Amino acid sequence: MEPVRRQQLIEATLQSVAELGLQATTINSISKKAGMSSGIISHYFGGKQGLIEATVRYLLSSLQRSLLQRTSQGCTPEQRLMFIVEANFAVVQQQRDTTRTWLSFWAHSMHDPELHRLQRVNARRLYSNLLYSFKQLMAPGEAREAAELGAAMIDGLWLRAVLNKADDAQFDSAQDLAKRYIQSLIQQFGV
Amino acid sequence: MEPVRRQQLIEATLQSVAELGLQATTINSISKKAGMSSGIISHYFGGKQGLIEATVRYLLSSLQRSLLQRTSQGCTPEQRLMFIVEANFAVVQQQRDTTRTWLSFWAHSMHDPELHRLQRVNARRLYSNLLYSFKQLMAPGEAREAAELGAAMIDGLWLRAVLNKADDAQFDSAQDLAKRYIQSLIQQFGV
DNA sequence: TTATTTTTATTGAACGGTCAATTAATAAAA
DNA sequence: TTTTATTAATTGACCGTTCAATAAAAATAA
Repeated sequence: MEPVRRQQLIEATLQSVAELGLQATTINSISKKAGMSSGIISHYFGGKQGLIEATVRYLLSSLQRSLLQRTSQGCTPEQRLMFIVEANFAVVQQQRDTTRTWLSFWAHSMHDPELHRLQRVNARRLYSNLLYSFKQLMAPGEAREAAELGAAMIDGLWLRAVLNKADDAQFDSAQDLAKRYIQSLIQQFGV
Repeated sequence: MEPVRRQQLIEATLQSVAELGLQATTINSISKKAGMSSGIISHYFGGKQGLIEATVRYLLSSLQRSLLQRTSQGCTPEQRLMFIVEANFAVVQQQRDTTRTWLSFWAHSMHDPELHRLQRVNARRLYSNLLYSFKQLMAPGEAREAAELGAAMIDGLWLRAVLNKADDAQFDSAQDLAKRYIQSLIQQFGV
């Protein structure tokens, strides 16, 4: 029962934060959405804080998983770079609402050590993923710069799309722009 | 007296949000920092919400002002582009704490119509500022793409620096990277 | 000038509401 | 019966707002 309930509560948290924001998300708004009582949260997660952190960890592993899935059967470095962009834009599949949830969590990470730790993992992971593929296409020094610029461009386009409450079409357009930028990096630095 | 008090309360709000986050910022934490009673906030701003919005408006106008100041005596399009980058990285002078404050506000803007309006103004302004100078250096179509990419790169580098709690040196490094990217856009698209 | 009224600025206690967390009770399963 | 899963009521802390009271300043009248 435990793993089922945990997952249900995490998904209710995602819904609540997407809808109301982290600020207005309470153990009541979550448990109501999950169709359970509020006490269950303390029982399975030790408290609201624990549930929030578990939710972020779930988001992180979802992102990771969706990238691994796309690159499971071998692909070229260029293809892999495109997959990285796609994974980072469609953060959790068919849940565009989740985008604003990430933003809530990252803002909160400025004042929560554990969330900040998770944020660092996430930021470094995007960089490392890009670096790995860029290194197969260019010299190490240039690969590092390409990875840093690429990561910033992906995050920047993503951030501006989220903040402007972009619709699906605008989101796709931002994703295309990111892909074309990665390709221009390959052209610029590639051997 | 009114304008003095309003400014004092706005600055206390900036301090409190930088220190505790928007989530944990209360009427008490603000009024305590300002050395006044809690009732004064409702008196001058109609409530907490009003003070928060006034604080964001103050940040926005500060950013705008610092750019106008730098470009007051004429400069070349390239110089102006560099000033735009500088203004957006040193958002409110000598207050690096303010960076995380912006993040708090933007996250909150997802669930607050007035804050979202202000965010849109801010995002469009960065784009317009860049577009204006790029248009003097390249064809209109390319200038639009350069402005969109440039804005995303600035925001992306800024975001990653803030989230990683970058120190001054790392912040400067991100700013340099942004400048070099803008210059590469000029080279790539420029006539 | 001095005495008085009026206006403005500010306080802090009280109120109603909501929060997260706890706990005792209950239901179901083993 | 014992254990596990879940509820619902309760607790105490804290939130933003309101408001009657007060202090200071300004205006007016003597």
